[in-house]
Amino acid sequence: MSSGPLVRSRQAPPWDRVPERLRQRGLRWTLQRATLLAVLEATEGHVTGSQLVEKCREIEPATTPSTVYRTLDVLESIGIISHSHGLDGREEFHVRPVAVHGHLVCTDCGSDEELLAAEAGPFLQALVDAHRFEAHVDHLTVMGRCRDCIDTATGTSPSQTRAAAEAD
Amino acid sequence: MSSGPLVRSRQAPPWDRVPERLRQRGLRWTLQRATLLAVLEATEGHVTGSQLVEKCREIEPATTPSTVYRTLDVLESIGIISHSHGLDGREEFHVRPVAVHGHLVCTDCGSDEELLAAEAGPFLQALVDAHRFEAHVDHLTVMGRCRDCIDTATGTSPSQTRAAAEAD
DNA sequence: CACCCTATTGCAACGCATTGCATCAAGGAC
DNA sequence: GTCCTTGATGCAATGCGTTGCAATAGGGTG
Repeated sequence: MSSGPLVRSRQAPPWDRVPERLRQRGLRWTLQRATLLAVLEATEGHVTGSQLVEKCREIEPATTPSTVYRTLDVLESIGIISHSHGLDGREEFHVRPVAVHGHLVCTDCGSDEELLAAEAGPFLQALVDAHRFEAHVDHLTVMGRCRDCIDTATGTSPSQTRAAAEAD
Repeated sequence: MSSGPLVRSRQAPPWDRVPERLRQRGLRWTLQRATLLAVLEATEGHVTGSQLVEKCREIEPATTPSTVYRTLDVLESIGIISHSHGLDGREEFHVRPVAVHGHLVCTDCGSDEELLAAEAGPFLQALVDAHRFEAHVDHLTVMGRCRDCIDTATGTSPSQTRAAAEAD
């Protein structure tokens, strides 16, 4: 689809050197972390914490939720993964972020479209100018209504046209 | 503070006619709802569900969490309140939305600055153009780092410069 | 190779929010 | 005022995620 020189310049976080990267920071490489990393490597796109716990349990039944959640935090802190929040506010982890991106989540159908950092560029710059606020693009989730639901809603159900209620 | 002809044109949701507005839709006016509404009327800014439950209990100890959460959904559906998600993804309810706004939440200190709809206008229009995605501004939360934390971090602690990790 | 420091784990308890279900009551009809 | 329909409530159970704490083990050091 897109063809511009986008943000994907620096690619490939070294998935294979994770143990070293952890040790470099005084952190440790354990069986539980290897398990989670194996699961992550086999994962595409977005996953919730509980989904990861479940997947880990498939290959290592002794997996404990707290360990998984804590390890996710660690992996995020060293840049292996990132997360944003889904429709219900629950954390969704992004694996293999090919390009830094945000999300367009539809409040009607729950669909999730990616928003490339470049598209948000001017807006983010405006935030810096007006508020001196540096946004984390990969944590950006915009709620709204996707094209399909717009089309469907046209002439069908009024659906939730949030906050547009006055009519009295 | 601000002085432009912003979005505040249509103000004042009829707080006093809530019972009627509910009945108009076949919904009911109950003691519990009156309690919650009283709490909301005394509330400024943002609150979480649990905070509201607690406040309700202060004036009506018999208050049940499930009732409060369900009532919040109802009030949101008729446009009395709206919600977005805080730093931890938890719902935060907005009372008396003077102007439609989003949020700039600092991942370092948790501060929450308001983002006026007008500021996001061009960006939201771009989303419509490029994705045909209609965003709900009042549900928009941008995570990032606020001015204070930027200043503090300069020369202090590296803090979490998310995703900027490469260095090897 | 033994030792030590401390990061990590597992468990249990907790907090917030949601949901199913039987019961209750708002409020319109007569 | 009484009856009836159906929305609302309360309770108990469930799910996700977090946290405190004691025990374990990674892995660098001598």
